Amino acid sequence: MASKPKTRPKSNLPEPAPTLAMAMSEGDADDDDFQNPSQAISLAQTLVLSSLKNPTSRPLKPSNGTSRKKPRPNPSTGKENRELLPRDPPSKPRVPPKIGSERVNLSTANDEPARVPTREATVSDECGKDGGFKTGIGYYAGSIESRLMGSSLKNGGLDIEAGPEEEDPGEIEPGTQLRELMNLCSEMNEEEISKAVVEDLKNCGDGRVECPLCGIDISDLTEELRHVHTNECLDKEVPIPTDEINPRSLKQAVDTSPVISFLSNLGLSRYEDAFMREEIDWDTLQWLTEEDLLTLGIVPLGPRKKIVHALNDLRKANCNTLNVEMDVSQVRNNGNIGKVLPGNKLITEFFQGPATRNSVCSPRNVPPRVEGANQVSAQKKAITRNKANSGKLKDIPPWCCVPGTPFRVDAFRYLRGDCSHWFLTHFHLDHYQGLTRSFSYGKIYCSEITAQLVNSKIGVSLDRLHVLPLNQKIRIAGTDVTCLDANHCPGSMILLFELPNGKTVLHTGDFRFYPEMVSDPMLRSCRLHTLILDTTYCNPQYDFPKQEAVIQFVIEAIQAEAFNPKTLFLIGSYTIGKERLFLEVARCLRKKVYVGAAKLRLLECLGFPKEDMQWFTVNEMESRIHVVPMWTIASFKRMKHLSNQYYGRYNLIVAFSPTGWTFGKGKKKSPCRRWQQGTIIRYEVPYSEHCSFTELKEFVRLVSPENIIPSVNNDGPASADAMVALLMSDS
DNA sequence: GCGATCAGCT
DNA sequence: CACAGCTGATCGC
Repeated sequence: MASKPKTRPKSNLPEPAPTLAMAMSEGDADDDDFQNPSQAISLAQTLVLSSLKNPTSRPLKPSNGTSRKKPRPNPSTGKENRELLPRDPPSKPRVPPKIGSERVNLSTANDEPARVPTREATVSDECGKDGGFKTGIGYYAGSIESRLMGSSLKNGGLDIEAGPEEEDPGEIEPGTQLRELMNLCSEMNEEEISKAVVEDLKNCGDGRVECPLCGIDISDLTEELRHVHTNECLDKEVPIPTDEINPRSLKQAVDTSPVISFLSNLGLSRYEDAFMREEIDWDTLQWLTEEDLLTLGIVPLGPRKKIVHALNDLRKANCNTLNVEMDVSQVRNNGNIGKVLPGNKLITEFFQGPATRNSVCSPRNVPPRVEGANQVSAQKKAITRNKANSGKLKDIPPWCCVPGTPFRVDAFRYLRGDCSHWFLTHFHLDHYQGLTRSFSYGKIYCSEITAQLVNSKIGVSLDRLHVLPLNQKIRIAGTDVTCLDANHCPGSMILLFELPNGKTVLHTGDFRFYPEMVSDPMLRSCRLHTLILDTTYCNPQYDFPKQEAVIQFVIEAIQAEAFNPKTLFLIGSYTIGKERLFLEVARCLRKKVYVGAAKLRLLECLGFPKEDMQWFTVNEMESRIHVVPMWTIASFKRMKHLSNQYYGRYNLIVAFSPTGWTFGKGKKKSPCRRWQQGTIIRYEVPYSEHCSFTELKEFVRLVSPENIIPSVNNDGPASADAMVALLMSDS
């Protein structure tokens, strides 16, 4: 903040070209409406600059012309995730992030549905006068003020354990046990099992011997009679009444012996204790997800993957044997001890989840009555949809995964049952695509604003949505997750994952760098192993100005044209995104902007304070600055159509299309393009909600990752390597 | 008929 | 190119 620009920041933006409007003007300057051009410009400068001088605002820097060079030739070599050595190792040793010390355990709160407050409850009346985007339900990334507020919240994280217990039992998919039972059967005969069971329970510590099935004391019986007793228990078809179970052996009533065999076969007996401690029986074993394994303490990747792989095989095997009638005695004798399975039922009837799921694996094997019944779950439907025509699930790209965790990020196009923790960085179609109201794969983690949009626009139940606050450490399935402001669109977040093994993964989602990031303690302190980076503009030609400079340009351009009362101004926007631009225009010009009823409803979801909402109107007569969808402005034909609708009222349209692509390949180096067809003018202004190339480099330098995974324009190792090379280059 | 997906378009 | 997302055709339930 030391150097405040005294004059308009030196951006690459040209002066607006108002001459056409002047020539066409039929009226005089309307002082009541807008100032004359020169006054207008100076007012805009004053307003914007005063905003810049505000201690809370970000400093503007002249854009760096040196980086606008031709892109380097594509190196086209190497692997997808390139190993990187930081160019400049941090001058001081990085401090490992504090974990746990300041956390408050809120594990009980975890079961509660996400609270997405109503509008009435969310709008804060205590917002700042200078119109930051602070809201009652979070704070908008673009808000300068919000960042201050955010930084004050950076202490005292929360700890929410999101373990397997939060799984909705209805959506868990146990595999059927048949194949595995057969395998076990072939390895151990009944006698061995019975023997093993008795051996297993001989040592109660106090010399007593208890039946592992019913828990009663069988110390007095001979070894042979103990066998007889346990076999009788095995053969019983009714569950043991609970009042007959010795409380001491409650854990033993959960049969873990097949699980132990399972682990033993994998050479992973050392994890037996963890499974027994958590009472993982055969059913539960097959429902386990990778994050459950992490929760169990199976942190090393090798063993975890072994188990995951074995479980997948198990499920596949089950899939192929679904239509075989179940031999109930096999079930009882081989691992489902104590479970009541009437002999004339199909195993599929006991596992509604897998029956439907497996039917997808092999539809022709599914008994028609299962498929035809109303048991067909939403999950099956989703999987069916998710399958490509070839019948294969689409491969999950690396930027949708968090390495070392089973989490998925913006991966709703790749839905499958092996994950129950899905993160959504923000509410843009290309990130939530695939998410439907019938989503049933576990929890969705997102910001409050995003949760509200997902609920209201897609219809996903609030129970499925888990709101993550900004700048607070939350423990999810053994991994600490911290969300940071992404400065992209309202509700957008950057996700920082701190794994139990000490490694750290940062997923930026879509983001735009802001100077406060440099001092963010989380970003500064973490030792970043993998950076999953928004590489939308990962090319030196994308060297667009700061948002403030573009906002200033738009304000000046509007004021320069505004002396003609028959000029209609259009500002393009996405479903969400670009709000900052038209809100600042309204605030600086002290003119309402027309947004349309649907857009206003959406803006209401974003939790703007009243002070900001007052600048929006749904009465189109009340304003000649209209916010319209981007594609309206993208087409002169559409704008012509619009102009016909306003025939007589407006004789000139000046439209602003805010997009970073103005700097795209093959385009002239002009930072702002001006198009004109008759009485319609379109400015393509470089207002971007993604990082410029310069900012990308700065960010990478800041976090010094060991690996980078580009999340955009990543068509494979060659393109990924090329982007990484550009980011690491010195030019 | 409805919801979801996909191609085509800007 | 395609930011992000609309429209219309098609498919499956």
